[in-house]
Amino acid sequence: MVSIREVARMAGVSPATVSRVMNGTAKVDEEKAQRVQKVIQETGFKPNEVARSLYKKSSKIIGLVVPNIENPFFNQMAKMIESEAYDNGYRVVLCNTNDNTEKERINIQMLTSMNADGIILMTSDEEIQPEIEKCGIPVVILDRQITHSEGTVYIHGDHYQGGRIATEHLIQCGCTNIVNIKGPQIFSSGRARYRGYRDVCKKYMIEEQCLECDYNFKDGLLVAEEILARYPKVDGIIACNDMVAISVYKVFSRAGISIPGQVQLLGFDNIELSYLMTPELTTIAQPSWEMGRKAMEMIIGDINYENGKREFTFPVKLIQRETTIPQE
Amino acid sequence: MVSIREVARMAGVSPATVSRVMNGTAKVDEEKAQRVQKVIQETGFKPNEVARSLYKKSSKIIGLVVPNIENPFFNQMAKMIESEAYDNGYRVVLCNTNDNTEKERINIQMLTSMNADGIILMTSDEEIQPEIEKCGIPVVILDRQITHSEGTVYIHGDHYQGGRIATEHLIQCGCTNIVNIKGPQIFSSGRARYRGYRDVCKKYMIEEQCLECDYNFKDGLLVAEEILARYPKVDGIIACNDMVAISVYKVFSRAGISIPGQVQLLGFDNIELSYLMTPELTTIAQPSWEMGRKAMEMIIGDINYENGKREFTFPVKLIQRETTIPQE
DNA sequence: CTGAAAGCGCTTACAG
DNA sequence: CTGAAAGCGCTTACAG
Repeated sequence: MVSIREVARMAGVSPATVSRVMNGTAKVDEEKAQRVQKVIQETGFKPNEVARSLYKKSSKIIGLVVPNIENPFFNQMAKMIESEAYDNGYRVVLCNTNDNTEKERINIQMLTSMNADGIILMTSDEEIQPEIEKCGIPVVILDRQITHSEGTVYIHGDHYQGGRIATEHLIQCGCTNIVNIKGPQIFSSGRARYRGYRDVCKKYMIEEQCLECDYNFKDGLLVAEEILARYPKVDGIIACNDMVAISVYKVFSRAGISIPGQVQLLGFDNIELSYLMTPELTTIAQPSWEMGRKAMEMIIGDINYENGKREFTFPVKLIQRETTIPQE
Repeated sequence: MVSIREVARMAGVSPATVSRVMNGTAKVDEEKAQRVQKVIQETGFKPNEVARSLYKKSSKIIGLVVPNIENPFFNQMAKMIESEAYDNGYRVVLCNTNDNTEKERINIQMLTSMNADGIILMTSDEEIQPEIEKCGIPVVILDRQITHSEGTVYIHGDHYQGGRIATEHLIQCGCTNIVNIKGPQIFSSGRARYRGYRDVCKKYMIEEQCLECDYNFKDGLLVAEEILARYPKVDGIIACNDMVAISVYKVFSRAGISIPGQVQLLGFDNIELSYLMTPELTTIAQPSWEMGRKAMEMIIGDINYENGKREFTFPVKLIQRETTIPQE
């Protein structure tokens, strides 16, 4: 790796001039500029970004922290964010926390100390606020809320409405024995959806029937077995996300219970798979593209625009497919 | 963000001493050390890693470049690698290239210029070798081979044997009209598996029947339709990976063709989903855990150990599940 | 237009 | 044991 000094020496100019040619930050004599360009070409010189960012305090890197890289919902989101970022001249580095709060902290620190220009955080740790404050770079909270969030930007789908819509839909499909597989109640998404379910139950004077489940296949399998054992009369299931819905489908069809014939089923997130499975899964979709876009906008734009608006709630919608059958 | 200078001032010592206390790089008077520790505590001082890495030329960061973050195989791999890295005191940042060779180049440059200690590369660009050479940090090629690879470490599953095993298995299941959905032939994985298929066809004097397909759901759907149209007599399908197998299953079951009743099917990679779908998918597994581990080992250990061995081929194995039925 | 100098925030020989 | 100094590779006021 040649340095700027080498290049300067070879071109017979000062390092400052090389810098100016590279960055176009000032007028440089045409002929000298040519010489510099030529040397850069020949040597394949690439400026050291570490040195550069030490001075500039910017790296054109956005950090994206996700709870679990094996959850397609986050990957979908990541893809959107990435594409937005690239279009704006930023790179994005992905950090997977595996729902480990310790790793989440470490990742935020790493991103901070590598001079990331911003962090988009899908957190697994509601109490992460102090860490965020400390890091001193723009942070956008995505999907899952944190406590003491005043002042931090929060972008999310309307999970509460999601919970309501899901429940109303199953009722409209004629289900009278609905089991709600709650997402982890340590996450705001899980809590809000549960509240939606609960409120609709109240409205129709239906008794609540809940279990809790992590957002992954494995736990979904376990919980599905439990439903079989505890709620033999179930005729409708709200899974906390599509992954869990897929697990439920598997366990139930193994048990000889037909979906949607005997039990109707829906999930959340509208991951690509929900459309690929057979039967196609009914689900509640979030506008992940718009959300990702908004997240980038807030990071790279002025975080204070829109009158300092800090919270952005995006509408969710029902994607009715084959695991539920509305009654006429 | 306080700097080391601040801390030094507050503790009444020099920056050098603070540095020594932080890093334990030299003996420091106990009492002074205490003072420094106290100030670090109080101020929450974290050293600027950019500055540190500018000097040390190491960042304790491993870059992991993946072709497509929506392919569970890569995520599985990433998870393994991450866990290995963490256990060894490294952080990993993930870069998604979306099979875009331009982005791949940019990501490698970014990783280089942020002083990553190594790159694990699952490439989409066979011609990336010059870029690798230029970057001057340890690079391990994973899963997909590049051209002019002498000297670079290459870790991969035995794709050729995978192709053979898959074909032999379908034959053993009684299939006489096997269609091979080749992976992209611009990737070594796709080519090697195809060669395996071809050689087994020759051995049994079977005529080749091939289509080519990208490693994703969407293209899988298209290719499946094409099989329906072009090969009505098909009774066995080798999908280029599990994602494509899932797509094939969907299209065929929509078309009223029973799997494995009328057509037997298998995929590659043994992603978690292959076990979750109904029926469970027969597939060829790679030991992704061991491969990820080896990749990390090569990056952080001496890349020249094991007598300078450069290529590591890992055995694959058939996971027979429900989409194929071996004959007695 | 252009170079010498100072500085980004750390670390580590070098003296003492 | 410890501080002043030099240096990591850039960038940008500052003078000219």
